[in-house]
Amino acid sequence: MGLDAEALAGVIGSRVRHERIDRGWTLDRLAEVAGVSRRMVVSVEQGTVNPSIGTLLRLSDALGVGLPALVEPPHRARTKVTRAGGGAVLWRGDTGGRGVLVAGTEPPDVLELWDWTLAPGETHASEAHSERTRELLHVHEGTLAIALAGETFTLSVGDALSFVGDEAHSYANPADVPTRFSLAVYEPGVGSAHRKDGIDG
Amino acid sequence: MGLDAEALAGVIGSRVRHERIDRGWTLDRLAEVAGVSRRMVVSVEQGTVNPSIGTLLRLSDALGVGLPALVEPPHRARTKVTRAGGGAVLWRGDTGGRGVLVAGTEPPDVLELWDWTLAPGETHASEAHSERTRELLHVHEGTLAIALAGETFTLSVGDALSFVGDEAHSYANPADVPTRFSLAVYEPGVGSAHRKDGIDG
DNA sequence: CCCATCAGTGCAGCATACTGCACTGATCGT
DNA sequence: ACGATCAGTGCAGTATGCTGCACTGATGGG
Repeated sequence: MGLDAEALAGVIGSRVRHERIDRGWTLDRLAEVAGVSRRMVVSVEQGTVNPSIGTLLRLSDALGVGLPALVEPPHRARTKVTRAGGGAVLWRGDTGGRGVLVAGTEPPDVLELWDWTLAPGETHASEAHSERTRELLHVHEGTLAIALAGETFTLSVGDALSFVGDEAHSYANPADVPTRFSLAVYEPGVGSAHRKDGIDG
Repeated sequence: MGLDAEALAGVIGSRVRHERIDRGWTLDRLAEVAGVSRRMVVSVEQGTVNPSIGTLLRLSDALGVGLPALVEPPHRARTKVTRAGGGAVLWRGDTGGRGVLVAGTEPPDVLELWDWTLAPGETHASEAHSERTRELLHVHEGTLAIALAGETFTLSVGDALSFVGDEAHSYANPADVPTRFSLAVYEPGVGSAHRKDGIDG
């Protein structure tokens, strides 16, 4: 199923080490507080042993971190590569424009990176999101006209815009050459359950 | 800190055993699937050993349950005793009646047990709750008149009533002796966040 | 009854978690 | 240079996790 004991030992080790360093503790200090030999602390941190739960419990107590957090499997896909063309095309214009989601995090806190292309004359309308939604965009090619809250902003290559996504807005290409821009969207708290992680990085 | 290794071993053991029994597995079967000796399975289930994470990992894999779930500390306050007089008096009548919350669970699924006393002639009105709310009551002393949805039910000692709490209702004591009854209220899904952890602090 | 299956115990032996100590080496501040 | 403090290694001894086996006892079916 998950991972083998050897890999798990490594993960646990890095977490113990991380927590210890965070507190500015020496090996001796952690060993003393936890009531484990210093030699054992080193071995655990290096993942070269298969510690008993008793030992891990003492270490997790000393570090003030829950034992489950120590033994939790590493989060899947902390880094994920989307190759060119591998993004999800979630919008298509009539004349060739596309909105491609090239990268995104999992709920509940969703951060998305889009790659947008608008053919001349194309327009894409977006409805309002939550009031905490933030959107950042950066124009790479062409000209982009953004209608937002009764105003229209016209951006050229290199221009960027930051706005709150809680109002309906639209992107348009008013020129006669294709427009391309990157769009980053941050929408916190979507999804049902919040996974209380707290695992290393 | 949470609990000592000995107690934890016991908790882990009962969980392993529970999962195994749930699946209708014999000791031999779990031992075989997990790749640990049958002797070890018995020892772990009895909490008489301090298993290594390697062993626990194999068991949790075989059972299809996450290792963190196995080592998670028991949820706090699964049972809570409210001594006599220790309940919260959340309603007081003008002539001595009282509504006392003697026990209740935490959100989101709230189950409450009330101890109500109504002096002669007293009335308590309750507004409507959610449509999924259920109320059960049991009369211990006196007479209770419940007005609900246009009807009035009169209950005597020993009588009980079950109803849905999504309409305004009122309790009254129509007699000249005190009335006492127990009231159980179940209201699912109140409260904002569901605390998934039960880590003690 | 006999036989099979299961949970559970006791024990001997092996593998290894864990300890304690001595040691190396790097990095400080004086 | 010097001592102090730190991380990390190697090793021998001890404690114990873990295995395998033999055994008891309970249950259920033919």
